[in-house]
Parts: sequence; structure tokens; C-alpha cells
Amino acid sequence: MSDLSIGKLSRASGVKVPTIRYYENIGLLPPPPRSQGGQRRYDKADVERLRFIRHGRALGFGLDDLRALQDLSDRPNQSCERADAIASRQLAEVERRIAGLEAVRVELARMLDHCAHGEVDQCRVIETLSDHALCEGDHLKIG
Amino acid sequence: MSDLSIGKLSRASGVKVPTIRYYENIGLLPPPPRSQGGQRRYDKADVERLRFIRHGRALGFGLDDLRALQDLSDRPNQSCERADAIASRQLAEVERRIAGLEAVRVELARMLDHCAHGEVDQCRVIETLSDHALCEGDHLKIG
DNA sequence: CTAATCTCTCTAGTCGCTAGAGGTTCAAGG
DNA sequence: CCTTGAACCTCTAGCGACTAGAGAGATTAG
Repeated sequence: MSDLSIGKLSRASGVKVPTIRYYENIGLLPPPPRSQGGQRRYDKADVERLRFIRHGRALGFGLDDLRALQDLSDRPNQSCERADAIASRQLAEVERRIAGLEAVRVELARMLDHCAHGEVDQCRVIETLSDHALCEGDHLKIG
Repeated sequence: MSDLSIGKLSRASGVKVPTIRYYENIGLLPPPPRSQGGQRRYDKADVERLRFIRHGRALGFGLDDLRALQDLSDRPNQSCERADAIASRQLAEVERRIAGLEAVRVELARMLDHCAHGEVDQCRVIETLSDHALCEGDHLKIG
């Protein structure tokens, strides 16, 4: 019915035009019908689909997870165990990242706090980078 | 003096061998002298350099920032204003990310909390993904 | 009908690595 | 001295999730 061009779909969903085409390429969005001239024509279901993806991306889900979640929502009679598992894993990952970034934040703040604002010679920023022993917290890999 | 192979440098610095070569390729680490047979030979200064980089990476600095910070530390008579600016920018970025992830964490937790653990039909996880209106907080892009 | 905007495909680039192929060099043991 | 096996070399391609740009064709409002 709605017969949206890719640009209108983009505006309606908040997903950029090249990204929509990219999603189609990798099989995340089904290839839509085309106009006589070969342009993509979408409908309202595609808007929903893209909003779903966009929202999931904003929550940090990877495209593979979103593919799986989409499949689940297409077959509503299944147990939501898998969806639950995916979301739980994501929550754990987010918490891990927050913890890591928090440690990083503390050290950056400490570094800047101790900076004498003089010459690089006595710069705590560079000194701290040079010598991890000056750190107090545990900051490992960032995510 | 120390005359380290790339593998020993790797062990001493905690940076993987291919990553060291990569850093050389992009000009972050100066090309070292070579043995008769063409293998790289490093010294202690390189260990320090790589530790500096590794530590900076752990704090989330990009390689461009680290290049700039390295240049600064090589010329110690300059003002540390620039180092300060780079670190401040990084701190702001980290704080931005934490805030974003915190919003994400809240929504993921809420999603999972409301999940009835029944069929996908009533799964709050998928429902929430489908409809941003069900969210309470502002979570935008993640970083 | 025309002009402006939109859309098409395709390739290549981003960041910071990581993996692998296929070949050479080094260091230690016998 | 010689052999063996680990470590090293270069080069290319791939990851995730896009983004940018070229050059050509389609659509739409006036």
C-alpha cells in the first residue's frame, strides 16, 4: 500500500539510505520489489522492521543478534527463551563495558587532576601514560 | 644494547607481534634496524614506547592521539596544554559513552525484568525492541 | 518538457587490528 | 658443523558496521 521510496523509508525509520541498502546486501532486510525503473519500493512493514533494527542497534546488539531476534519475532509461537538469552548476554556485555569505562574515567580524571599545567617535562598526563605503575585502578581492555 | 627480536619485544611490552608490525606500517613506531637476515632488532626504548601506546589504548585513546602524545613526550620543553586538551577530550568522550551505556543498561534490565518467560507473543524483549515508545529513558547512539 | 532531486550499482575507505599463505632466518642441541 | 624447529619475513584479505564518492539512470513538480 504505502509504496515508499528508499528515501522516504529512511526518513520514516531513521536509518540512512546507504545503510538500508547495506542491510539488504547482508540479508538483514529482505529485497523489496522494484519500480519499473528499478528503484526499491517499500511498505509499512519495512518501516517497522527498520525501527526494530535501529532500536536494537541503539541497545548495542550486533546485526547477527538482530537477525536472530527478528526471526523470533516472525514466529511468535516459540518460547522466548532464546530472546531472553540474547538480551541477557547483551546486558552482561554492557555492564562489563561500563565497568571498564568507569575505571578508565577514574584514571583519566586523576591524570588531568594531577597535571601541573606546566611543561611536558612534569606533565602527569604523559608521565602516567608512560608508566602504568602510577595508576591506581585496574583498567584493562576497553570495549 | 638490548637487541630484542620482535617476539621478545612483544613479550616485554604486552603488544602482539602482528600489532607491532602494524604500528610500524602506519608510522606509529619507527622502523628499527635489521639483522643480517632482515629481522627487526629493537632496544629498551622501543619497549617503553610500546608500553606507552598500550597504556594509552587501554585508556581508549585513538592511534592518532597517541601519535600526538608521543611527539609531545619526545619534546619535553613544550607546554603540556595540548596533552591536556587531548586527555580532556578523551575524558569527555568516555563520560559520554558511560552515560549512553548506562541508559542502555537500564533499558535492557527493564526489558528482561518484564519478560514473562512465556512465548514470544508476549515477550517483552521483542515487544520493546519493536516499539521505542515502551522505553522510559533516553538512549541514543551507543559509542 | 525540463530541471532538480533522487536513486542506482560499484568500489574503496574507515579503525585497529587479526589470520593465513608461503617462504626465510635464527638459535640451540648433537 | 649441521640439523631441526621455532621464530621471523612480506603480502593479502578479512572483521563489523557502516560511510563516501563516481558516474549513470529514474522520478517528480512545475
